[in-house]
Amino acid sequence: MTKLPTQRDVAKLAGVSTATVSRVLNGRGEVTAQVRDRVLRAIDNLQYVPHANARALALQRTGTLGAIIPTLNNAIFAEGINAFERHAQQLGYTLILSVSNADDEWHAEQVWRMIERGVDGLLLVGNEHEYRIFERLEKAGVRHVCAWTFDEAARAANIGFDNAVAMHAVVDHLVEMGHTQFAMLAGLTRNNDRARHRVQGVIERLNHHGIALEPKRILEVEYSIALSRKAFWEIIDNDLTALICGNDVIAYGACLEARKMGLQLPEDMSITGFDDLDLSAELSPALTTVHVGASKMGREAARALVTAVENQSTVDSLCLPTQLIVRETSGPAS
Amino acid sequence: MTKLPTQRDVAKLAGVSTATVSRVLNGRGEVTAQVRDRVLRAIDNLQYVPHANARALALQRTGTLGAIIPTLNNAIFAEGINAFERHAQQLGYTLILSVSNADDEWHAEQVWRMIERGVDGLLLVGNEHEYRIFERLEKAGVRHVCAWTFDEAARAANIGFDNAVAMHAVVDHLVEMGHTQFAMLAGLTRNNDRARHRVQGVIERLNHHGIALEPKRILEVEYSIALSRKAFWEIIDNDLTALICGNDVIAYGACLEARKMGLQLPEDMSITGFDDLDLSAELSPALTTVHVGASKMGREAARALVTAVENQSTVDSLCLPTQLIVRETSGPAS
DNA sequence: TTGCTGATTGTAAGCGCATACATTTACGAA
DNA sequence: TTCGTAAATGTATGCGCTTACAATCAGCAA
Repeated sequence: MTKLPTQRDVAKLAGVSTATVSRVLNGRGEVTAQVRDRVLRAIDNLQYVPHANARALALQRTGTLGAIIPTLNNAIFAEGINAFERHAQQLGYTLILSVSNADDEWHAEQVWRMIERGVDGLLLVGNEHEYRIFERLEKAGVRHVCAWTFDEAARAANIGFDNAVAMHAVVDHLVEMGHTQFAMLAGLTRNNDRARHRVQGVIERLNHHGIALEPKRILEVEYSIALSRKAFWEIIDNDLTALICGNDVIAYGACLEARKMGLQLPEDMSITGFDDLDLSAELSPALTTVHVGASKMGREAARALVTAVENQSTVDSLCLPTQLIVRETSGPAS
Repeated sequence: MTKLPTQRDVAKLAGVSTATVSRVLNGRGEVTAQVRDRVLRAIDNLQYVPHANARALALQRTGTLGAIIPTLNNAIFAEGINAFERHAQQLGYTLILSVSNADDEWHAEQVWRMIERGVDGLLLVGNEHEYRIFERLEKAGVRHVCAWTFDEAARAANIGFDNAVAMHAVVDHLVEMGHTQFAMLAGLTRNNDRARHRVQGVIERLNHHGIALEPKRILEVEYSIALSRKAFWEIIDNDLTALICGNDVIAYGACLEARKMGLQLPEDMSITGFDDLDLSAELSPALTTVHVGASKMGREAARALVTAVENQSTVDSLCLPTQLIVRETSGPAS
């Protein structure tokens, strides 16, 4: 491991000053074609690679975007981050990624680390973050956006969708199909406004239709097929005709157990999911669910952050539409 | 956005020099308890956060690890990266992530960017990378490891598993079950040694058992259930009793079509996957597949890179075992 | 008291880059 | 030829941090 060449080495080899090398590199200021050539040749010869950290120090901008998500082991986050990264990269920004595992303490620690790294923008998931997190981000001048959710009243900019409204469409669909006996297998709502909004959306819309959803008809489940299968037996009862699930994975578990129990879907029971994972369209019966454009969301988040950084402006919120996808697990009430 | 406090501000407030602040921060050198207290109080007062880029410049180490993967929209990569990040973070390192989308040109570009960023270590997927990539990494002194694969003869350190050997177990299992008519739905092998080794593993092991796998019995498919469903009809013929798939997703497609066609699994046909995604155990019939410890691999890769960086040593290769998981989609030949 | 020693703290240089400002150059007008 | 001007290039500083080295200080033996 020999010492890497620096701008200075390039300058010496090309017979110019470091300022000129910098100008060639950044395309700022005038440089003769001849000199530019000499510099480029020197760069090529030395296989010179600029030093991003030094650059960041001088520029007071790092050209990085951070993202902190609960986990990558959930396809909907993986998809969003995948798009976020690709778009950021296209705009010339590098992604610094952190997985919080939904641990509050660690999540805060990761935010501090992002600030240390000097990220120009930061993507967070959901609106539920400690006050001090927003305070510090604001103080440090780090633009940030909370994604996968949308709330007019949120402290930070939101780029995502309204989880409650999305559930309204599900409820409307099932009510229209004549269902009156509902239950819900929700995702864990602790520190999770998305999951909670979905529950609220279901309750308020059922109310709107004159149907009450008793608390005991709502059960929270971890994001896991195995656990969802178990939960299915706790929530199921004879009257039930419609089971609304907080996400597709929970719905998979429910469908599997329902069929194992001998129920025909959707004749004997309607089950709905949320997220529209790739698999949902392929299963048989195919899952009725809510499509959320996670890729689009990731892309828009990257765009919004970069725009705010480069225009020295605030981040614009954006509410993306969701779409009810009616497939084969929902139908008329028996 | 006011100017952030620097070490200097802390020093002034605490009435010491910046060197002392640095010493307190890094725990290097002796500092009186009293002085340390004053400094810590000042840090707290100012909500001072050290500047990682400046630190990196002075230290010649960034405390970052890079990873370039083809996509996050493949659970096996998402799982590996998730573990890689978590372990790196625990060791005090930050993850810089890049998604190449299996585009060669872009992949190289991303490696340059990683070098620019000064990552201390870099995780790549597979061994198939242009010569110049390894050259530059070596020249820049960036420790690196190629994961998800294992090859004694590889240029760089490998942390992963032997894809060919893993397939041997699959073939042995099926042969033992009496199968003689095989076909394979492989993943795309272009620039993908993992997929190619799986194919080779199948061919060589079948040969070992005196069975020839004709080229027309091997079809390459993209990583997609929908495309795999189509491919199923191209590969299927009357004799076929065992279909080996290059990964679980391809196997899902094959299973779905096989059942749609009216075949009973495993009575009429055996189908196997590779990866052992969470879902594979839950489906019915549950998928026979190969378990690869992606999380463990990610963790080991992080550990190996950090160890090499901190000991100024080379990265150690590691071959992790894979495990054949026999479930319900494989059985005796009809 | 003086001088010595080791512990503690300060001083200043340098990491690689961008850029304000100073300097040089080229070229045409007078 | 001489100047003036604008374009091209160089000089030198500072971004925030670590650290080698210098300086100071406390404690104690002589």
